[in-house]
Amino acid sequence: MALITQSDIAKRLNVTRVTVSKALRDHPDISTKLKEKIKRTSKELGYTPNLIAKNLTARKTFTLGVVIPDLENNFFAYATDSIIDAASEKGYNVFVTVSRENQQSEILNLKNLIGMRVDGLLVCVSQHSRDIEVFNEIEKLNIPLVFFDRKPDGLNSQSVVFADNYGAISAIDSIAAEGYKRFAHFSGYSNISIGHNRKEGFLAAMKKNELKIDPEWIIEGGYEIEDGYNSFMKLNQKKKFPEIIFAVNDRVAMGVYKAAREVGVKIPEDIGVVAYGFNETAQTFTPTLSIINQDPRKLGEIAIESLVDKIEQKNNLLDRQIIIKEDFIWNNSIKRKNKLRK
Amino acid sequence: MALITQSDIAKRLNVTRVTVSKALRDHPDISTKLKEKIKRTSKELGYTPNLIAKNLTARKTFTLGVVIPDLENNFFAYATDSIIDAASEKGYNVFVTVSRENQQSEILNLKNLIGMRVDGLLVCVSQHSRDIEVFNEIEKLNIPLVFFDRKPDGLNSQSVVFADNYGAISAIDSIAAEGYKRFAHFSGYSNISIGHNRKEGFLAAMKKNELKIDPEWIIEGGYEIEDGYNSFMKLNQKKKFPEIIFAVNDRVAMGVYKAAREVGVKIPEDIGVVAYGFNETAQTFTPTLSIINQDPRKLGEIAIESLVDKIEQKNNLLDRQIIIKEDFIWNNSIKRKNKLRK
DNA sequence: TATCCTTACTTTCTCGGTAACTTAGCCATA
DNA sequence: TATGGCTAAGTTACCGAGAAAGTAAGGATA
Repeated sequence: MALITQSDIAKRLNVTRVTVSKALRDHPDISTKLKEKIKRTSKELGYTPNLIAKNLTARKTFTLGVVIPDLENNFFAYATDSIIDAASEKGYNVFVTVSRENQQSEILNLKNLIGMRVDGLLVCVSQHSRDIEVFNEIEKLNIPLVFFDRKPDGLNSQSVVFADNYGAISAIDSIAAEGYKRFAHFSGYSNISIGHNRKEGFLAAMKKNELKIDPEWIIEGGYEIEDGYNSFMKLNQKKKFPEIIFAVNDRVAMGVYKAAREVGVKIPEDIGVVAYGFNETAQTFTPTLSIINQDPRKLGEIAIESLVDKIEQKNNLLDRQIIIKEDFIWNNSIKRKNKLRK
Repeated sequence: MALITQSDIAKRLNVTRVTVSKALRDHPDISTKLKEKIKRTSKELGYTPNLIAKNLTARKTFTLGVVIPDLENNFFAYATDSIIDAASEKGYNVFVTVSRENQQSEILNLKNLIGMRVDGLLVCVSQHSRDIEVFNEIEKLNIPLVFFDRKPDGLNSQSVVFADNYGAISAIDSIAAEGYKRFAHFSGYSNISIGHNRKEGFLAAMKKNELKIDPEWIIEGGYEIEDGYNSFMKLNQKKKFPEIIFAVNDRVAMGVYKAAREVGVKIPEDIGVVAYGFNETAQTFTPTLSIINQDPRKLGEIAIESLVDKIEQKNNLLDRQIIIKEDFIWNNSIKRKNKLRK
């Protein structure tokens, strides 16, 4: 697998390699006649420029590194898709790596990407990442980095995240307006911004609506289907039962659906469910899941835009923290009380 | 963003660059004392080796290029995840590109990946790809290429696909054994191997079980949710109704579920559904979808193994066509008649 | 004591491209 | 006729690493 190089073409035509390079770049140094000849043979021989060598001198690879916690999570699959899309539109290739929600492999991926001299990094930290040492090092090396969706505490780096508290308020306002009062919250871990932001959002929204918060109904778990399942089973053993479960994401909601089906609790008749999620997935739930809408495609696009801006220094050196506002979408997992009155 | 190089370290310690290179590689030429000193300063300065430069001389990038039709498709998201995983286990990085089921962008991606001098290509051709010219060119350039899941007709390149006909037989054997006789088939397009293989499998399995095939019940559509939805609506307008719908994939099945719910047809009471799919997704259906199980993780792993074998010439130069057998998994979308008898 | 072998480095070459300087030949002008 | 400018090249250096070959000093061996 030895591909054709400029030297091969040069040898064939008895000119120097640099002449070939110039001809292919349409440099005025070379006569039109020779240019044509060189271009013709380069096509004949099937020459494809070695972008790696090109980038060696240019000190730019037009390559971005992305660290995703888990591609099996639909949300990240959609986000990754739009990241690749947006990047290629701006002329960048993307190395996708997966940390599998594991800090060790996250660090390994980052080192590797830096070794490949990516022009910038787009990172969604893993759930359990507490150590921010790597990111400090990366900052010291002056490598453009943007966090998306999640970011570690204690860092003011450039980031693109959702306005979780705003979304929680928007959702609970709407639901409370229909007369619901008793809310449970299945939360994630508090050390990741996503976990405590959503919890804070929930608490703030409850307070704003002057609703009582029952500590027994705030159950801290993880972000996976089984966490939702387990949390529901825990809730089901308590004496009091809420009207609405407010879940940290749609996978947890999926676990709630599963557990509820098993124990014969009906959604939305016996209990309502709302979660952070996005509509493509929400529509596949039966009944369709009410969500605080986080559009992964929008997230990916804005994240790439932010990163490329930083790389190309379009922003004024200040790390921008972009916050995307979320809307509440009322689907079929919560009964509309007002409807009945009509 | 100018990262530390070996020369920087060398200058600092008043030795030559090559001494640094050797020290970092633990070459016996260098004394233990100097090695330690070099390693210490290299850490202090935050040196990260430039893998691109390394690979320039080695003429090997330890990078693979992958072309995926659509990451928003769960199946491909899972497959991609396992591809990245398996590759990194073998020491390879992965460039993921998405063709969005579009041949033009597929070709663009391939050219770009070749430009980046990937050591090999893993390709799942887009649905409508008919032109195999690119792949002939790639073969001429001697770049290792493996097709996975789908492969274009008219090429005998190395590939890893599922044994669709075997899976169809296994499924229809089981279902027919319970007394079902009237099957419909919602098929994909016939020009892609996946489309006609599955149709052929269906027809062969029907024949084997001596079941009558009603041409009205074979509806050719696409591979998306709305295609399943439309096909069901078409079927619903016909006078006769089948007992089982055999769908080309789980997204089409999802469309069937949606349409059935809308018109009040109950699954599995009024109609049974079986589709090609994989269990993680099938379990999220209500009722859980009976599937001819295609494990995307297994596919990804085997595809990477096959590609790396080809790159490292472990196989004997012969293009191997690997076919993965599929099992039928009976979930809740088809009523078990025997169960009732018990 | 001449030769050989280690040890510990240094020099040079290569990969495939780009950029900045030459150079050779030709014509026009002062 | 010397000088200047233009065209169409060629030459050299550089990017950041690794590989191979070269070398100087010192000790062991014949």
